[in-house]
Amino acid sequence: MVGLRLHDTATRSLRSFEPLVPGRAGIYLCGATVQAPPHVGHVRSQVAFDVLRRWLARSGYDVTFVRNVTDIDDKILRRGAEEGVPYWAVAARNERAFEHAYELLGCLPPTVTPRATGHVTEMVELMDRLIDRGSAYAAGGDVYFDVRSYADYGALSGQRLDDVQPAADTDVETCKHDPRDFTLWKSAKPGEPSWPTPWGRGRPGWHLECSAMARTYLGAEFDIHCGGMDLVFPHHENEIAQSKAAGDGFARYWLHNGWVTTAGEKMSKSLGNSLLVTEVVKRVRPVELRFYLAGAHYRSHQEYSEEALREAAAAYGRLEGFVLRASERFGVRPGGSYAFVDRVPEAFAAAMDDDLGVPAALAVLHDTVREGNKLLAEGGADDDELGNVLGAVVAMLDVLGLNPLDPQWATSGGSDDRLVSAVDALVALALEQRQAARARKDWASADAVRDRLAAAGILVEDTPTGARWSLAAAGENGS
RNA sequence: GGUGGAGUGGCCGAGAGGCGAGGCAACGGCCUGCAAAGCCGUCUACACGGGUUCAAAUCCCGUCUCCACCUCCA
Repeated sequence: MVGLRLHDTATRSLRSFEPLVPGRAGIYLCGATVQAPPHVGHVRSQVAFDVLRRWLARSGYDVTFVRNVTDIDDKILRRGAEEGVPYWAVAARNERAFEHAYELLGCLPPTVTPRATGHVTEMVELMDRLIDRGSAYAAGGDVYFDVRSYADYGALSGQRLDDVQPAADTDVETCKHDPRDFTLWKSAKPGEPSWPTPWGRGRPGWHLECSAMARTYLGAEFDIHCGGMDLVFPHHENEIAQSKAAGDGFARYWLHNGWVTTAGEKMSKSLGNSLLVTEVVKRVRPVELRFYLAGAHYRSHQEYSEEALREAAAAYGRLEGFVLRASERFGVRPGGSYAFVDRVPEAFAAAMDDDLGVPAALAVLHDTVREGNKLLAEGGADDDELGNVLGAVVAMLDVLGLNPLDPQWATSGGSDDRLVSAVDALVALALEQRQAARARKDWASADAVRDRLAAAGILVEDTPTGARWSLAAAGENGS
């Protein structure tokens, strides 16, 4: 067994995952800067690394998963000022929107969700250490990181310091020793929130919070740091500089997901709201959006379109259909408990171990489903055999966070045990009438029953073991 | 200017020197009273031009196109 290999941005190569502490994995995922509600691109990152987390857990690791919230930055302050509300009201509102989107898409809750403003003490400590070591300096109430003091600056992103363009509009009044030095701490401006420090009142710069929070919850050195590709430079580069210059080992593996593009361009926060998660899930079910996002390899760019989304929904329907039909054979309902042997096939594991090769893993999943569908079509299929196939399919879907039997998805359909049994009894009545009509070859009456049920949003399908019903997909019946 | 990435069949989307990924759509067949679902089959693609090789989507050289990032205030 080769074990998990991950593409490490720092070395641009696949590396075997060897945890700092055997059997445990510490992950820091850059969460949102809560300036606005989340769009599809924001949640891709979360879904991708939720799959990483689930795969590590499935592989036997005890995972500590830290996802931060950066709840103060210039945009948040500006937005608060524009709206005439405190910045924290803007941050809290958007944080809730992000949380809601993550939950909607079935991302497991993090072990902890630290906020930047709650970790000023840790940031001050970090700056203290950096100043002691000569890697940072206070000037004019700001605190800056001296990029020249850290020899490996630029290693993550492959930049050579001499090639880095200083900001074209670097403030002429800046107190930076070098225009490429970055700001750890900003001096207080009138009307802005501030915290006391040995260098005067102020507020955090962008990068400092992640270094401080990662250390607080995962230690000076930890396993995996992940986030979007656009964070490689400067955000993660600066985090490394801060933490390593302060003497911390910091992250051992760096994982970055590709972005979602629309019309070939990165989905940005300034686009219209049709791509907000809350809007997209009106067009497809949340689980279908998750399938779409999780389906591409996490490092690839993904070109978003409504057509691609609908295709993903159709593909998921195929997988889901098998799981539902097969589990009915065992009397298992979505959200209910089940006891299939849930082991993933070796080919699936091999694909996932190869830098989370979800596309190859999905091919295995589809092949297994085809096998299962054949068993179902035979009608009298051996239950053990079907149970094994179903168990494998459910296990694979579970790794991807897409198990239709998971209460996560069952409840999002609005199903309720008592309601389901009541409808089931009513539909059974209608189906008996239909069956009677079919028996006397009264096709008009039989079809009328099916049509009326369809009008009510209930789809009837005949199978080798009798008719079954299911709710039509949202939108299919104007429901 | 620097750094990184991408261009694959009608569409999405893997792969990375030979053994046709997978899905969606379409078409044909099987099944069905008719459907639906499912199963079987068909559709053989890798931006362009050279080169290396018995063999190139994959390696090399060149070209084109596109994207991302290059320091708070964006």
